[in-house]
Parts: sequence; structure tokens; C-alpha cells
Amino acid sequence: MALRLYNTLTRRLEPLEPIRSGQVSMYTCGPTIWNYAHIGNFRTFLFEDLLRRWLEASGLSVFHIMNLTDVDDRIIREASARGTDIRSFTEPFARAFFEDRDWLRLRPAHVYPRATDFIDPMIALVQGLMDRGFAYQGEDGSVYFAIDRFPAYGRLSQLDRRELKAGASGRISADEYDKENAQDFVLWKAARPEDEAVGAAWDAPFGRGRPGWHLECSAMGLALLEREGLGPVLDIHAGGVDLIFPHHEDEIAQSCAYTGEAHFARMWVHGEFLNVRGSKMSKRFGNITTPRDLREDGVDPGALRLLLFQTHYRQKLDLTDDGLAAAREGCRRLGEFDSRLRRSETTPAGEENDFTPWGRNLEQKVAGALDDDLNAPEAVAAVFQASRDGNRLLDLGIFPAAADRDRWARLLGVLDILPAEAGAAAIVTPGGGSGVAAGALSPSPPADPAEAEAWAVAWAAARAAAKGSKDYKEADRIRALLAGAGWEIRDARDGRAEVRRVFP
RNA sequence: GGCGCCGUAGCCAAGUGGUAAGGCAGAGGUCUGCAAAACCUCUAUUCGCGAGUUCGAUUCUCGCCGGCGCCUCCA
Repeated sequence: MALRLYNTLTRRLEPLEPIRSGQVSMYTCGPTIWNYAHIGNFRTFLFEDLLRRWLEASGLSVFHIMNLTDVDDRIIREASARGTDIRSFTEPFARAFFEDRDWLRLRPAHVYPRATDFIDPMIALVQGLMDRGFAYQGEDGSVYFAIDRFPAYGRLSQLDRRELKAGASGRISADEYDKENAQDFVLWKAARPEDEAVGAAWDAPFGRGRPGWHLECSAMGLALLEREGLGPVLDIHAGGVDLIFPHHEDEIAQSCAYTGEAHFARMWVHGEFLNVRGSKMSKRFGNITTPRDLREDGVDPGALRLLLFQTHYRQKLDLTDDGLAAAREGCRRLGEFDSRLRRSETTPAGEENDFTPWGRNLEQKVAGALDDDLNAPEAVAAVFQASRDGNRLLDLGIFPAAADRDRWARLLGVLDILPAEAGAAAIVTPGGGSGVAAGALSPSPPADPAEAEAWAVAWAAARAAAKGSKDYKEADRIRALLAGAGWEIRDARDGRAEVRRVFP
């Protein structure tokens, strides 16, 4: 394992050195399930997926936690407006999130803790912080974290070096709560009638209320680490750049003040934002794009993964139609090569040919790139290069050994950027047709998929016969007819032809 | 006001103190009856602009111009 990652905590590339040899604990901040997660959220999840996969491909055993935030202001507001409770309101969005996750081929985390299932650990954490003097109760009944009692506060975001402009973001009114210091953050929010109405209030020794957002991740992370016997410190904590401050800063303060450890996570990694056509996704701009939107537009998840991996995770990325189109074409090409490689003849094991260095080279390039702070664009470049070189070797009649194929499959399995719909091909041999005369075939395909394939194959055979008698006009007519119905014909050099369904 | 990021071919995007990966698009070619697919060749003497350090800078430093993010519950 030679993976180096950019650690936000030190602002340097650092080798990943797991606390327990061979094992990595990873916590990634998940979605707030108040709506459909958008493609920006998923860009972060996608880079985390690559990290997860690369750790596993490197032989590490990963314990991956992703939380679902199912109680917050927006959820309460929306549940309230619909006259329902927060659980019923969030449930469909949790399901939608898992659907989108699967569509984008994200490897499922080992646990998806929901905030409302971890109220007890949260209360214990707040109580512990109060007992240790890090937290106090305001006159409004809410409990706050006193940042001036935690000297390390600001280390992650370099807050000690910055001057805060109160309310600069315009997102929060500074005097909404009763705090000692304007920068103190809330751990436990005293219950309001609106909270009670939607089931967002719980009893606690310090008063009825609900958890603050930052508290959730600390409490769930620590509780799950303990349950798994993994100690009080995470190896990796990841999220989007916007979470550095205040979310992750606050998590560190709460967790470390509670455990007494120097770190909540040794390595903090953050992914950059995805913009859509030049601007940040926001309701105001009406440019929220979700995976389901893209799916409806016929975007292939493999192409989308390819597109996002063609830019480094710490670089801003603009999602555009041109980019999607380009990725779709690149993805198609990789898919063509992949199926060609799978179907090719094989060189016996132990016999070396030009495919042997091909495989070694691919492996070395991809591993080198991913080890270097997850340089996916470079890994993708190596994959394209291998696909071109591989096609050339196959053109020359040089075939891969099983080991070469396995290498390709394993490395592609890490990136997972092949198209979803490959379009199985049926081979038509001249003379081996069904014997059905072209005149007897229907010009339009049957609805049933299996019958449609038989129909296409029969037409292809008829075309082969026409070609055999040099009736090119008829052959071209049939090819056009099939194309119109969504079937593509490719003639091979040996006179055989392939028919395959084309997915638009 | 504070902290920070970015500006590389028509578009997207890696990268290095020693002279520019990869993808898409485009042009020509090989193969083919013609296509498709695949492959080959070509497409930035140049990395926003200016100055400095250096034998040498796209890569380091400073300034400028342009775009962007965070600054208390947004991935």
C-alpha cells in the first residue's frame, strides 16, 4: 500500500498509515434526506467510492460508514408543511437515495446510520461534554459547545488564521440562538412546538429537544467505531469541501473534547464541487440536476462515472451537455474493446506475447496514478491507452492470456466506467441463414425481444445471401431497414456479419 | 475584510524545473462492394499577462488581469 492522500488537516500529501494494519475505518458524510440528492452530492460520493474501491483493491479491509441525516430544519419544515412526521417524510428519499446509489454503481457502505436511530449516543455525548465543561446550556434551553474551551478549534479550517465576518454567507442570522460566543455552535436544540408536531423531539436530562447537525456525525461515528471494536479514532473522514467549516471543524471539537484523543480522524479528505453549466447548483438558479434526471435523459451511468473521473476530485468540475456527449462516446469505445477482449481467442497460460507487457503496463500505470492522491484522470488515460494498444494487438492476431484479461477486468472493476448496455451481438454466418426468403419477412420487428432478435438475425441472413450474389442494392436496403429498427450490422473480414441491438 | 482555489489545443482535462498524458470534436489514410467498428497519421514551438530567480520555468517567487469557493447546520 503506497497510497498517498491530500490531508486537509495538514494541507499536504501524506501516506495512508492505517491505525490497525490491514484495516481502514472510513466515515463519509451522507445526504440529508429531505429531497432527492443531486449530482453534486453524488460527485462527492463517487470520489469516495473510488477511494473505497482502491483501498479494497489494495488489499485493505475497509469499514465504511455513511450517515443519513433524517432530522434537520429543512426536514421539519417540509414535514410540517405536509402535515406528516419526519420519519414518514424522509423514508421515500432514503429509498430514492439507495436507488440512485445503485444506478451510479456506488459500492454500498457497511452501515447507513440514521440520526434518529442514534439519539441515545447523542444524548450521552452532549452530557459528557457538559460534564467535562465543554458545553453549556443557554437560557433558551439549547446546549452549546464553548469553542474557547477547546484550543485546537479551527485547526482543520485554519480558523485561527482567519477573521470571521459574521453572517457573511447570508445563510444564518447570527442572533438566532442564545449563545455566549457568536461562534459557539449548537449541540442540542430545545424543542419547539413545530418540532413536537412532526416527531422531532426527544427527552434528555438537559431538556427535551433534538440533536444539532454536527453532533450526529460525531456520535454515530464514535458509537459505530466502538461497536466494531475499532477504537475512538477514524482512519479517514471524507466529505465535500464545503463541510470543512463548520461541520468537520465542529465534529473534531466535539469528538476530541469527549474522547481526549488528538484526532477524530487521522486523514481528512475533501472533494471539490460540481457545478452545472458554470454555476453552483441551487434552487435559486433552478439548475438542480439529479441522477434521476440524467437517467431519464438516457445518460449511461458508466459514461457519467467516466466523465467525473476524468477530472481530479480536488478540482472543480463543470457538468455540461458536451462533456456528457464526449464521455458517452469514450465509454462506448471502452465497451467495444472490453467485449472484443472477452470474446477473443486466448493464449495459453505461461506463454508470453505482447499482451504480457500490455497487462503489466496497464496495472503499473493505474496503480501509480491512484496511489498518487487518487489521480483518476491519469488512471483513465492509461485505460484508454491500453484499449488502443489492445485493439492493435488483436488486429495483428495477437491474443491475451487469461491473466491479461483478468488484469483488465480487475482494474476496470475499480473505476467501473464501462457502459451499462453493451448490446449482445449475434453472429450470422453466410449460407447458414434461416432459409426464409426476404420477401416472407416482416419489415418491422416483433414486439417480443427474443422474437425481435430472431427477426433481426433472419434479415441479416437474407442480407448475407444478397451479398453473396452481389446484390448490394438489396443488401444495403436490408441494412438500412435494420438500422431503422435499432439494429446494427457489422461485416467482418471473413464474410461473417454481426447483428446487434443499438441502445440509443 | 479573512482563508483558499483555478486560468494548458475548437471543447474537456492530466502533468513536470529540462521543454506538453488522455478523452471528445476535426482532417487525411488502411481495411471494406459501400458502410460500421478498429487501427495509423496529422491537429498547442506552447501552458492568462508582465517581471524576477535559474544554465533553463508551463512548472518556483512577486505583481496584474480574469473566473470561482468558504466565512456557523450547502456535497
